[in-house]
Amino acid sequence: MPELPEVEVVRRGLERWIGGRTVADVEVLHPRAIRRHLAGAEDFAHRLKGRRMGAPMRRGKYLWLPLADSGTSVLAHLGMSGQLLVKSEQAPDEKHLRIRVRFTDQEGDNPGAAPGTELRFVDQRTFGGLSLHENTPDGLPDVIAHIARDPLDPLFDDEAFHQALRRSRSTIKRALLNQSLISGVGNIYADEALWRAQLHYERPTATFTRPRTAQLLGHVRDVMNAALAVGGTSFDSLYVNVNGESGYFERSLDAYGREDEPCRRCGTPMRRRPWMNRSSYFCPRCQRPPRLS
DNA sequence: CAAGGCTCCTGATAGC
DNA sequence: TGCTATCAGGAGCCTT
Repeated sequence: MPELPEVEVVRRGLERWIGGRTVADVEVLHPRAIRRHLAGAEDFAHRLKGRRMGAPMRRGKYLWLPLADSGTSVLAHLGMSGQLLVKSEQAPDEKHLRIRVRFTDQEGDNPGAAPGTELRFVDQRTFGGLSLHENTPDGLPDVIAHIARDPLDPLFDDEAFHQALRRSRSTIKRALLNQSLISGVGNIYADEALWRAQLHYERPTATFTRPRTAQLLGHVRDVMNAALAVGGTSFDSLYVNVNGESGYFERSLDAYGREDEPCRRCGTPMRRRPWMNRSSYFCPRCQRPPRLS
């Protein structure tokens, strides 16, 4: 399940292998993968053809490739199971290959790019996709203007986030997953940060003091940076790793997926609770539920 | 308008 | 063995 660290690993891989290359043609193999491109697959392919890819950007779990001299960007979201792979044109198609982008690799294109490779969007569960959008004056695809800056963005405003928590009548995990308050946090890193901060997922946001918010944000950043550090080992190959679930950071998880296993802090068996059509993992001793009002 | 619930999708796995 | 139920969950959209 790609969250901010996994998407950042992908962004770095794209920066190395795709940035600066010119699109030769695009093949859309599944309509759902471009459903956010309302004009359709043909339009998507047509508009990309002949365009040069700029440096890939990221905000939260979204990443985008600006198309040179067009004021537009290819926006990508990996959803649950999406992968952006740089593969040899000769490699056999993946079972869930949805979109293929080929490049011209002519003189003047990215010298670091590996010729003979193509970009593939592979997505088993089709929650993710690619689309093309106009950029806002900030260089952001217009459809993600509502996505907040992420906690690794130097311009993320800690104080504004704290004030938003104070104003809200929601609970902390909902707030962490609310991409218009803070982006890039998904179910896994939310549980990890809450475990580190020793906070129950249903603590009302209005009860947060400034130090408590600061501490939680610190843990969010720490766990994401730790994941990023480990994920950083795998992106110097032609494979742009997005496989966060089976990969490198799983063994470092302290909360997510650890039902009935001992809390790494106090030894109490960890619990799983159904929550918002998914699960929350927590330590019943370190992360006490808030008193009901 | 804010908050919370529903829904899209496929494959792995559990249970009968 | 083969069927069905359950679970995984990001985010747009809908309801309250």
